[in-house]
Amino acid sequence: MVKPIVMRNLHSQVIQELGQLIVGGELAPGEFLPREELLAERMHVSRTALREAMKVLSAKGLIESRQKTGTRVREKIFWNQLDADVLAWRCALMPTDSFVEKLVEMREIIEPAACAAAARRRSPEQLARIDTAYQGMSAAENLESWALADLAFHEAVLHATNNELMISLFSVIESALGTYFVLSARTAANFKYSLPQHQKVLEAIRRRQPEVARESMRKMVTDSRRNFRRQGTGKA
Amino acid sequence: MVKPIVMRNLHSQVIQELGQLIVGGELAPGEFLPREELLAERMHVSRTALREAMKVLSAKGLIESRQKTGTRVREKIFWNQLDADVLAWRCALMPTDSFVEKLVEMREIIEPAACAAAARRRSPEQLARIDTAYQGMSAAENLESWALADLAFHEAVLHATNNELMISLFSVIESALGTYFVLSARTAANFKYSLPQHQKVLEAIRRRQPEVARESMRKMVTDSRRNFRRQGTGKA
DNA sequence: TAAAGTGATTAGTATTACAAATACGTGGTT
DNA sequence: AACCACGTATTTGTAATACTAATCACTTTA
Repeated sequence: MVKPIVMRNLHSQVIQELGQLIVGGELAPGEFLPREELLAERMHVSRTALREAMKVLSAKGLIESRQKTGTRVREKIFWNQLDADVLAWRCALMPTDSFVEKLVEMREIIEPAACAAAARRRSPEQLARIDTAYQGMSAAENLESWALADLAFHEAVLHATNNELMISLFSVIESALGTYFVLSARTAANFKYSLPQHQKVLEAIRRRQPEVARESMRKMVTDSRRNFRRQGTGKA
Repeated sequence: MVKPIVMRNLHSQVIQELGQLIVGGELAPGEFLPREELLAERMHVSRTALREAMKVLSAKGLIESRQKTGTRVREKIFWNQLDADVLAWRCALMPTDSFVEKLVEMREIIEPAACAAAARRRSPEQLARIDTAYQGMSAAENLESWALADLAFHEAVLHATNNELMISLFSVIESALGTYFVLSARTAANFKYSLPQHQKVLEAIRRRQPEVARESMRKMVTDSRRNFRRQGTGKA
């Protein structure tokens, strides 16, 4: 979906490859990777490039290396689940119903609260940015441009909270919306379905009405939950 | 405070050093780092080790490298604010009032919601783990052991949500509680002040009463907000 | 004036060699 | 036979070096 990730250099390719193998489950937790020299050869990169990639995966909590023992995949508990890459890999490789459910639950918690905070503290510029995004949604003539404007809207709301911790949670919202665009039943036909709901949110933030903003956003997310195709992937 | 971070290897030391310099503000956003060869020499490590560290910092969104141009510190907007290291560095180096405020705001959003979810879905084992932590708090005879049990309690609650995204937010809670133990007015004298509040939360989760659990936790966090020493650091 | 080329600088990649940690087996001791 | 000490092999950690690729800034040229 939204994947403008450019492969600038070699080790980021290696990061992607190994990361997807792990998050996708082909390399299960507890399992050992081949030793660096061998793995490097198999992936047609130098040990240097491979190691730079492994350090990053290690920082994401996916793997753990020790001398003599080797490198093994860590238990899921230790994974940096909020990391943008990890989220993207999970959504791309295993958008199971239960995971989608968890993403929606996060939205239901974060977004209404963020909305209320935005209604209290937004600056005129931040409001303008939300408004611009809304205009973009209103003017959208296809799913592609709608999706972009929709993401921009929710990101702008988070920014209006003036809390950078909140803003960093956008990766979660992004993943949730991304899978929604893929799995939702409404996408094809009337993708502008939720425009009025967004307007209510915008107006509440404009008028500085925290509780109205919270409730509007709550309804929107709850509503979107219902619109997931029930067939899903069939997987648990 | 809670910093059992072992310096196993060289590049993790380099990560710490550079990370602290950046998050602490000594290396401002936009500023360039010395070129790799030079920086490596200054830090008394090989370029190899330095680069492995830089890739990790790059993954945390702190820096950005480009050929010919060099490596520069990125704007704070791009920082991975939810990363455990970044949070730890911020708390240790710049626990300004405004940042503490943001941490508390996150707690107020996350923890009551997590509590409600835990009350709905906790397994007997998960409940037992919360109970154990509570017993630890009850039995604590000094601030040190209290702090440990307190952290365990809140972590156990997050685990009981059965939502790994929620669990990953523990790094935020941990940072908030950590700075609380340092800055709170109550720490020295009666550090067990909040024990009854924790009991209410525990009982609500035991009895599977989501709304009671949510409200109890909400009160607890709101209450803790009041107990921060008002002098703080004086900084904005 | 603008376009094309050229050189210098810096990160990216590869290769090699060695250091350090440690699991495992070996051999000796009780 | 059980156990302890010790050496060795294996794997990651670190260093040094050489070269590649991108790109900025300057110069030359149309």
